[in-house]
Amino acid sequence: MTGTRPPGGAPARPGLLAHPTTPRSLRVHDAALRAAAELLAEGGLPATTMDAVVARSGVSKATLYKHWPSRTALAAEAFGLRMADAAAPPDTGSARGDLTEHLRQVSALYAGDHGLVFSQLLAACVIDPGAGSYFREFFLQGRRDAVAELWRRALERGEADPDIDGETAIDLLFGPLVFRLMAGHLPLTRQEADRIAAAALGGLLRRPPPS
Amino acid sequence: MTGTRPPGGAPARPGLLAHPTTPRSLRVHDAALRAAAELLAEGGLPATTMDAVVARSGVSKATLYKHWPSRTALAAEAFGLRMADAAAPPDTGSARGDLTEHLRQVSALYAGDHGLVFSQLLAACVIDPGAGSYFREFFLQGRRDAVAELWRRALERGEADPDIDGETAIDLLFGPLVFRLMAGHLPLTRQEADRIAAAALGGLLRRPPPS
Amino acid sequence: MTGTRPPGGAPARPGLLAHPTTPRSLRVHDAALRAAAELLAEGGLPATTMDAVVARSGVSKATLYKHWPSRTALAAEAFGLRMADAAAPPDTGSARGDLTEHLRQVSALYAGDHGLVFSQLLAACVIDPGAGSYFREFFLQGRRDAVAELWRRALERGEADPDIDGETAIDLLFGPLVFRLMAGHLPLTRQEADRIAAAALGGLLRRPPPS
Amino acid sequence: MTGTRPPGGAPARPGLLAHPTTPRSLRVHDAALRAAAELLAEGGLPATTMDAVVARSGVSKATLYKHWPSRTALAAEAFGLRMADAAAPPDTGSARGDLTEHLRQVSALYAGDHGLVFSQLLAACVIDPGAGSYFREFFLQGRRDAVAELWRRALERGEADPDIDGETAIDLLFGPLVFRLMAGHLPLTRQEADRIAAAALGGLLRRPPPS
DNA sequence: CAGTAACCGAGACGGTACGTCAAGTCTTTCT
DNA sequence: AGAAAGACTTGACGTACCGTCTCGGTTACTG
Repeated sequence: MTGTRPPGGAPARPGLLAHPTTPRSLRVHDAALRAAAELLAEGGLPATTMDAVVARSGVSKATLYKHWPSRTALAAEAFGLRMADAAAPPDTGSARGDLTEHLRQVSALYAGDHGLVFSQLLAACVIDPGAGSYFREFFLQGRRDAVAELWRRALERGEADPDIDGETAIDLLFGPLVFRLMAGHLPLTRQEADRIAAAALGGLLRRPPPS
Repeated sequence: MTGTRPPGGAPARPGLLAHPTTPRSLRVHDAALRAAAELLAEGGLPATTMDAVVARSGVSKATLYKHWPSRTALAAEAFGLRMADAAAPPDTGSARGDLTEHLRQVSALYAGDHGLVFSQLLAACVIDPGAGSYFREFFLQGRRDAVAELWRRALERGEADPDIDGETAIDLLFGPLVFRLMAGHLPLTRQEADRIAAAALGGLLRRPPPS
Repeated sequence: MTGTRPPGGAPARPGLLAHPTTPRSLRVHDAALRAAAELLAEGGLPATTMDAVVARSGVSKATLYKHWPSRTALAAEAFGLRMADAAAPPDTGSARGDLTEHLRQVSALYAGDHGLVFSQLLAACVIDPGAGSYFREFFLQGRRDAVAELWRRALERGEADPDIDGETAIDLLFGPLVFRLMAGHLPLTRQEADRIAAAALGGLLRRPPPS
Repeated sequence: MTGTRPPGGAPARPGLLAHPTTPRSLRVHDAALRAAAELLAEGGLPATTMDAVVARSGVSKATLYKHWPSRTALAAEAFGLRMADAAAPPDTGSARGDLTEHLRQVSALYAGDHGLVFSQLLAACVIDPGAGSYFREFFLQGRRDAVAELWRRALERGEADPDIDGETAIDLLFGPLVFRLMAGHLPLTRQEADRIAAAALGGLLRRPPPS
């Protein structure tokens, strides 16, 4: 109940504690997240040091470490909350259109400043595995849920191959983007996004009747 | 001049310079790589500190920084050389078989100790972009070349869709694995590898004639 | 009101106030002192943190700070109460014997675990002068009173030099022990205690008639 | 040879190392000591934090910790060097005069700012025993040597009681001052110094012939 | 052969941030 | 109204590793 709560269970918003304990102050929590988000936007992960968050948020270091196990976890949560409403999946009328368009959006997002931060964060979570759960809960999950919704629509429309697992489909579409973002071996242009979408969707969607 | 040479041009093996000036360079270079590879194997990237390489190889820090721009670059090269002959692509007789089997191999490799080091290295290269070129030259390139060869065979056999770029195909197959390795949102089991292979190859290979 | 009362006036045992307002105070006060004393015995001053006292006594931090101005003050009082009946001054029949024996006792006490705590406490009172009065009132005073009694007996017996102030005599005898305890430049063995006693008493007691 | 050298052996001024190693830079060592001494003079031990020394000396924290095991050790050495020539023992012509006068000097010194720092330092060395050796080597030893010289002169003059150990004599004279300085139970005035001197010397010096 | 220039081992150093600790203050809730 | 619970600020601590630098010694071409 107290102390760092590695996410995975309920986020457990404080204020609902059974016993007469001061709830883990929302003020502090939010101030830290806001400061971290600003720093991420301004200078990426390298600029988002704990000391900088302390300085900007007015929250003390000791308190930060009571709320998050590491600076990476804090940054991941802050980034996730900020990104929650970026790249909302489109509705073009067809599954192929939706997925292609969304993949373009995400590719463009990855190619920009947010993509840099995303890659730094993902990298940091590899190095500090304790932060991974924050990254997954506060950032990844939302994104995947959105695409899962697209996939569900595609299934309903009968466009998607029902033999293919939704998770697999998501990874097939976005894995290549992440791979390129991290390894930098190929660019993330719109054209490349289209190629990836075309190739992936060839395997994910039902063949059109060979009329 | 064996100075820091961000790869991309000739690998420029030291010792083969115009004037045979630097015979010691070779010894030093190899000793450092060997030490780094050992440390990577023993404790992953975190254990592969420059000080540890210094201690184990007998090569001085200053010298290390004459050969590589950062510890990540050194580690990437060391890892690449060690991994050069891991997971040799198979020859099963069919493109589908080859690619599926290779994807299984790589998935298994990622799921093990080497995968951990790979992910740490990739992460480090995001954080230290100067090392990325080493990672790509000494590790990634070899892997991709091997798969490219598989792809070429598939084209020759008429199994692969000739409209799809080889690079795209590679990323479509392995991007999902890398994504899962880095983000940890889903496991890298054999079953999952098969699912990914099936879905990806559905889009990459030619439809069998609907006889 | 059992608030912070830097001693120097009446010891003001809580619970004896004009209005019997604070019955719980007594329980709290004693519980804290007991916990502090135990912690001192187990791990010395470093182990006697406020948090540890809180945890062991069940008394809250805020309450502790209503009773004592600092953790050092609390520890000093706890130690003083525990030590009240240690090293009772002897009665050997002669002033020389009494004082020599007592000095031996105190030396032995300083050389042991209690001496370590004593030194830590004295040190802490230097760093936190606000606690000094507690140390003097609850620990030092009792000890000095006991020796003063010895000195009075010595005067009555005609053995002590009446020109010498009692306080001076006490410091002359025990100052060397404290000095060694704190600075650690020389040991606190029985032999050393005897040397100090002999030298000090040479100046403090009357010369025996040079018959 | 390298790393923190707890004093006790030779100070081992660097620059004389067998192997071609950069000597532990004197510049750094001196800069740190100078900064620490200044800080001690300005704000006592509490102001002499490692961070402050870092800021003032330009020496990095890591380096400081290679030269000294703790901030207390550094402060002790700095204080000792600064105090080396304070309160030089006098030469009045008689042992009684010398010792009485010196005790007055030291008492006055203890009663002033230097005394405060001295007491803080001694206290800190109790709490951080690893620093004690620095305190003894760089501060205490010099003082005791000076008094030992006085004692030797007193012996030569036939004024001192040859049965009394020099160390015991020193502790008998100065222990009371240290005791009062640390515990604060009695003041350190000139009059008190004279009383202590008189009582102590009564035991230390030979009785004048009872003419 | 002697000279000289680059190379190398050793490791001290500055810098930056980390995560930790305990003291003491403050707020909220219960009894 | 006092007390428990415990969150919070503050300030410093000691550590880790990076990458730079200087020093003295060695090696191996050059004249």
